[in-house]
Amino acid sequence: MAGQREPVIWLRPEQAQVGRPAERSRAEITAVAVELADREGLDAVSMRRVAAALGTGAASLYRYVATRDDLLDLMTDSTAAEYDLPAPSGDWQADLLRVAEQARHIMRRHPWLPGVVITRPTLGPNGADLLEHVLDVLADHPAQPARKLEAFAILNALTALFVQNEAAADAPGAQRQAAYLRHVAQAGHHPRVAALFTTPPEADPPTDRLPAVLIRALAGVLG
Amino acid sequence: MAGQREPVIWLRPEQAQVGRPAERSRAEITAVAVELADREGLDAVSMRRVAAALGTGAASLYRYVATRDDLLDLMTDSTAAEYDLPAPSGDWQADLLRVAEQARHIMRRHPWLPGVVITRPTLGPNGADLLEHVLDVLADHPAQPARKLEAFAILNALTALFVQNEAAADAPGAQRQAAYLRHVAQAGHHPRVAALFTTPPEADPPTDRLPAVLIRALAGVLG
DNA sequence: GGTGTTCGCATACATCGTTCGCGAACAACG
DNA sequence: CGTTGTTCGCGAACGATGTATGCGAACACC
Repeated sequence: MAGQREPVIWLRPEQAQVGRPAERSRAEITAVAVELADREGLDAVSMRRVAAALGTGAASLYRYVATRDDLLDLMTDSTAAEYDLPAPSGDWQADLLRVAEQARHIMRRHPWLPGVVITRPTLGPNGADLLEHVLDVLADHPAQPARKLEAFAILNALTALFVQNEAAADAPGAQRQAAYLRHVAQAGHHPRVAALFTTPPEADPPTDRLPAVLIRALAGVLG
Repeated sequence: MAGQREPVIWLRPEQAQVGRPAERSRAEITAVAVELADREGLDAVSMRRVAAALGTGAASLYRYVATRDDLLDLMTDSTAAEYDLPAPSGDWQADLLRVAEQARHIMRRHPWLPGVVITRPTLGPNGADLLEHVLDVLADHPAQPARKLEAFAILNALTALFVQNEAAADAPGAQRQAAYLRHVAQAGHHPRVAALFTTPPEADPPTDRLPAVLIRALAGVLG
């Protein structure tokens, strides 16, 4: 784990201007890695597996990418290209909700994305376009620029948390957790936890809380 | 990645009631792992390193823990024992802010915690106490029980995000990101991003946005 | 056709989580 | 006190990981 003196991958030239030309491109490698992650999860994205999917050797990837984290950065930014960014309408809350709704769809399409967005947020070219759009939407808002940056971060992170939660609810690990909570409830202490299980099942369908939470949280950052 | 049919670690007996008694305890192992993570980061918590710190062999750990993830669960829950949980005051917003403030301190003490809380939230015995306290604070609130569970999750996750962000700001990776953003700004497109750099430095010290964001977000979930 | 440079990649290294198998240690029982 | 049943500690091994090294082959340019 040395001090990583190299700049971000998007500041490094993709192709050397002399010598033997490369047989593949960053975009091609990124696409293969994203498809692999979509299909088998982030852990399946190992240098060897990605290389195999490309039909090359593992060490070859290091001609395109300095490290595996670079590859993850490329993958993350490539998903930011899936946004549709229309001109601001004048209602910044509505516009940001549109962005969040798209983020949710994109993250559902790429189940590995929420985890990456939360643990190592990254801005590449496409992410910069997205940030530009959000700043444009907030152009007339009186908040300080630093607050707007925080708002952008919260918009992404909160959406990722919500998508991750809804995915975890159907995962097999949820039953194990619920089983333990039931055990805690039956032990006698924790009456409030026990009440969670004796409460009658709610009639109304669970409503989507993302818009309400997001708008309020953004209001909290922007002051 | 088999179907993990075993129950959560806290439902498995720590000591067998027959045969040779164990030389160590889960608590002892957890303490060593936490100390190691505090000092050298989560990646340093490998089975071999933890075992070495205990003065045993790596394979021995599997008598106490079925998998490394189990060890992480033990570590997470052990930090939940650091909360001080006084009786509810009647003002649930103030009480939850007290909880969040403690969470922030605990997470600053254990820099690896935010990442774990966000990516694999876990409830053990101490976490159950914390949940009980939060439910107690919200006892008179009319929201549905499921919403209160979401509120608990958001309280933890949002606090973790904030701590993680303030830690990332001083990390070496921040300069690399800033350098790229500066590059994007100078490229000409992205005028709003460019404005971030031409804006005069703000005089007022950056204020803590956690309380405002958290209270509003909680209001959003609880309806 | 050299020449300079990069590319592809086989190989190797250190480390990881985890499994296997077995001798030793202990509790309970006679 | 010996026997028995069971668990414990752990050396060794397996498969996988990310990455470094070194070199022959491929290309652009003069």
